[in-house]
Amino acid sequence: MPVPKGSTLDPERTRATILEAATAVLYERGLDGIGVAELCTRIGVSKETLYRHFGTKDGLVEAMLAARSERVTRWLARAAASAGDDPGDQLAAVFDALQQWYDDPVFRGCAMLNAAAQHHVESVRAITARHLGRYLELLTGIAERAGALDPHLLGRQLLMLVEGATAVAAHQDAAGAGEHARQAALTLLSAASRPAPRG
Amino acid sequence: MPVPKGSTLDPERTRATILEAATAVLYERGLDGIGVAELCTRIGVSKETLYRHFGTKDGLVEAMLAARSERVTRWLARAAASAGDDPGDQLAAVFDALQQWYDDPVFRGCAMLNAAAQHHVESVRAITARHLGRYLELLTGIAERAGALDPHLLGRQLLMLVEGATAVAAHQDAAGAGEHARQAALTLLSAASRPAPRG
DNA sequence: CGCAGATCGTACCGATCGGTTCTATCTCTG
DNA sequence: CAGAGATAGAACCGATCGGTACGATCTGCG
Repeated sequence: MPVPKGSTLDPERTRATILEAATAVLYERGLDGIGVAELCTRIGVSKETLYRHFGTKDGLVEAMLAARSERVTRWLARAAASAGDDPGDQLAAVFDALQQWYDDPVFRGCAMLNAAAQHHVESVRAITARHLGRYLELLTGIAERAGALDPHLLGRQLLMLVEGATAVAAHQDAAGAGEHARQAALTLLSAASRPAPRG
Repeated sequence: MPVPKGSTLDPERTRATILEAATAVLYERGLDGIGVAELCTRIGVSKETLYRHFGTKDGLVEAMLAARSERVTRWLARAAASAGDDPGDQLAAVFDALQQWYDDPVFRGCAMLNAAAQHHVESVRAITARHLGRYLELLTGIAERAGALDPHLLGRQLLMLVEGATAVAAHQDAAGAGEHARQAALTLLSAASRPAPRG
């Protein structure tokens, strides 16, 4: 093999290490809240290595955000799937998983919304939009399986609850935010599957 | 009078002019997305004048955010009050007002959440938390007048819908976000005033 | 008119930024 | 062992940052 695999000199392993460490550091400090020099120190890698793998700081940021979006979406989808076949149970599982995230000491809000607010670059905004699209797809699927009269509308309203709960948990009070949002979500789910109570 | 009033040399007028212009520019470009030099050019004021009035850039940012928070909260409260005495109408008016904001070409999401995501300074985060507290107070008041069984819970869920709708409108699709959130809010309001449909 | 002070425009400062380049070292392969 | 490639570490670069200093200009008051 011309390229060593699994060793400390394996480029792919180095890249993965950088991505993983940068994800945590950039989430804690903010995309522009830490320079490349200090970032490399925290990661434990030289600047030359970082630039060889990602070209620019923006390149690292975009790769990190894309990887994080996919990872988080899979995590939420797995939480929903592990709750069984009932759409209500799946929806509840999503918000229970969110509450566990809110209770994590490192929780600092939705990384994608934070990134879009910090970094006024089109590619970053695109990653955020795609991330919300993934969430919307997951929630709309639950709405469809629940027999909602307008699953796309309900999915969008559930997405608002997810992002709203995350924002409230981050900036106001994390305690119970997931549970409160879950209860609201189940109320919407229940109301969307039967005729509207008033007209 | 030792101090001229209303003229271009009136310090209070100058300060108000800076605050108003900086609010728009910093919202468009981001708190750290524009330097003091360019900011002063856009505002039409010299650096010395800006620093005499606000001390530091952070001082300007904090004064701007605090003023914006109060102004926006009053705007939302007025929209609710002008809808009459019915809590449902008041809640609908809030989301109708939000939809008008979402349709504004300069809309770029909740300025307070953006600020907290960008500027990792404790005072900015405090302003954001206070802002969400003002919203919560407004929404909890509506929930109380509607006779909700748990007005604090409902107020918090409505706050999630407000911030969630703003985030979705900013990063996914602004069309109809306010209306969709309004419908969800009215569903929650209706359900919160009567016994829960299942337990 | 003459003074006080608010403002402008510009030059300037030290610090930090993203990014490049260099040499030395290490690891794996042949 | 020899060579190729990956990495570390530090020096270095131009640009930009927030903030300060200074002289010129303007305005309103006495």
